[in-house]
Amino acid sequence: MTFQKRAHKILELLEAFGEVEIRQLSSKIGVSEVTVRRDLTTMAANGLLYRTHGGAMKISEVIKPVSFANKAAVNLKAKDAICRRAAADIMDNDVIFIDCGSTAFRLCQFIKNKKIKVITNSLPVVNELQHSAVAVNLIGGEVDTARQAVHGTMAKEHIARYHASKAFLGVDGITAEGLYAGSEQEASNTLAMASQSDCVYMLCDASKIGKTSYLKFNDLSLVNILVTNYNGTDLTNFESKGLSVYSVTD
Amino acid sequence: MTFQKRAHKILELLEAFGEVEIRQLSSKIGVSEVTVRRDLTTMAANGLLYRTHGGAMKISEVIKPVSFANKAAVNLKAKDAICRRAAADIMDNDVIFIDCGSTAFRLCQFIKNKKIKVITNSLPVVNELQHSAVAVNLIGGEVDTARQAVHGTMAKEHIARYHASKAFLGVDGITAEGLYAGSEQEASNTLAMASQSDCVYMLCDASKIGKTSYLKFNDLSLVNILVTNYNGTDLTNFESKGLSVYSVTD
DNA sequence: TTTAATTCGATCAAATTTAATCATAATCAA
DNA sequence: TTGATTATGATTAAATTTGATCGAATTAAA
Repeated sequence: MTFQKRAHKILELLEAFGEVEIRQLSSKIGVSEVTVRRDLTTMAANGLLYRTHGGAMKISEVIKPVSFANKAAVNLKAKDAICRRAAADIMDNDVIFIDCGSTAFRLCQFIKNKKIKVITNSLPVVNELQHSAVAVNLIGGEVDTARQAVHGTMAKEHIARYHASKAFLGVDGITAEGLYAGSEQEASNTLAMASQSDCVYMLCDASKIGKTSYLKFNDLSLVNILVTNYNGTDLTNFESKGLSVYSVTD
Repeated sequence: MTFQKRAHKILELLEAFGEVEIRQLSSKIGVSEVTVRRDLTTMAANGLLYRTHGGAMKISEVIKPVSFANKAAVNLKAKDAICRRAAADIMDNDVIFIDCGSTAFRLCQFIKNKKIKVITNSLPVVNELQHSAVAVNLIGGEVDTARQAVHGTMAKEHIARYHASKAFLGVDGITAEGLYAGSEQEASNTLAMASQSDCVYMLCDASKIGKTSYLKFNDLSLVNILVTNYNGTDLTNFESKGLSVYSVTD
C-alpha cells in the first residue's frame, strides 16, 4: 500500500464523514497509527486536509478566519494603549510601513495629523487615513477579502521597491524562540516590510506573548522594538535577545 | 471531541439563540465548564463571538465594513444602461481592467456573479466587488484621495506587468480628433491599461461625446468599442475611424 | 457600601496525542 | 547480488488537551 493509495483512501473517507480519527484510519487502511499520522502531516502540509488532535477534518469544515472588522474589536483598550505609545515615536517626515493586522490598524487614529508617508497593504488603513495629513502609498496585488488586505507576488515586489524608517507590524504569536504567523501570506508580508525598514516595531497585546501558531517564520532578530501591554517577568527573555521593550498599561 | 467540533456546535447555538451560557454549553456538548470557558476565550480572541460573564453573545453586525464614499451620481440611468450593455460582453475567465471613472464603477453591479478577474486602480471598485465571485487585483501606488484611486509610477509599472482581454475605461471627453483627460494621471492610467488589453471599451455617456478637455492624450486608435447612450448622427464619425459603436437607450 | 454568590484565570495533575529516534523491512540502481 | 535509499513500525520523551481546584475578580443583592 503506497502513500498515494492511502492518501486517496483518506480523502475518500474524509469526503464521506467530514472528519476521521487516526485509530479508525489505521484499522481501515491496515497500517500502523504512526504511518497514518505521518500521512496526515504530509497531507496537511499540502493543504489537502486540516489536522486535528487525534485525526483530521475536511478543510471546508474548519471555522474560517474571521473578518477584519470582528477582530478589530478584540482587546481594544490594550491595542489603543500600545498604539499610542508607538505613535509617540513617529516624527514628521517619517516613512512608515503599516501591515494589515488589527492592532496596527489602531495606529491610524494617532497619526492622522502627522506629516508622514504611510506604505500599507491594509484597506482599512487606507480608508482610515483618507482625509488626513498623511500621504498613503497602497501596495498592489491580489485582494484578500477576509483579511481586507493585499497579498501576493506583486505585493512583495512592490514592498521591495520602497524603504521606510519604521515598520509597525503584528504577528499571530511571539516567543523567545521567534515569530509565528497565521498564514504564509502574513509571514511573507511581515518579512518583506521588515527587511525594508530601519527599525521594526512589533505591536503585540498580551494575548500574543508566549503564543505559538502553526507557522514559525523568523527568529526575534527581525524585531527592534516590542510594544506590549504584557508585563510578565519573562519580558526579560526578549530583552536578552536584543529587543527593546516598551511596556504600556491599558 | 475536538476543539473544531465544539466550535461548530457553539457557533450553531449562538446563531440560533443569539447568546449562550457556559452551563448550557457544557451539558449540551458534554465537556466540562472549564473547557467551554477555554473555547470561548479562544473564539473571542479570534473575533468569532463576544465574551460575556457566564457565556457569550453573537457578534453584532453594527461594525460596518469599510465603505468608500460613492461620488457623483450624475447621469446614473445612462451610465447603468451603458454598463449593462458592456457587461454583456464579459465572459467567465475573462481578465479585465476597470479604471477609476465613475462610469466604469457602475459596471461592478453587473459582474458580481461572473467568474472573472478584475484589475483596477479604483478603491470603490475594490469595495463594491468585496463579497462577490470576482477575484480582484488592486494596482499599487500613491493613493489619490480626491479620485479614490491609485496613481503614480508604481501604478504604471504594475499595470505593465499584467495583460487583460478587455479594458473598460472612461475619459473626460471624446471627439473624432481624439481622447481628452482631466488630468495627467488619468491619461497616463488610461494609456497604460489600454496598451495591455486585447480590446478597449470606452464607456461614455452623452455628455462626454464631442467634449474636449485641457489634455488631449491620444487619438481614437486606442479604442476598439465605444459604448454610449448618445445617438446623434455624428456617431458615424467615430465608426469611420474604425471604432465599433454600441448604442444604448436609458 | 457591604456582603454573598458566581465566574474567571492560573496552576496542577492525569490522560492522550504527537514528534523524534532508532531498528527493521522493502525498494531500487548498479 | 550488493549497497544505498526509502518506507514502515516500535519505543519513548515531549507536548496537548482536559478536568479539578482555589484564590482573585466580577456581578448581583442586601
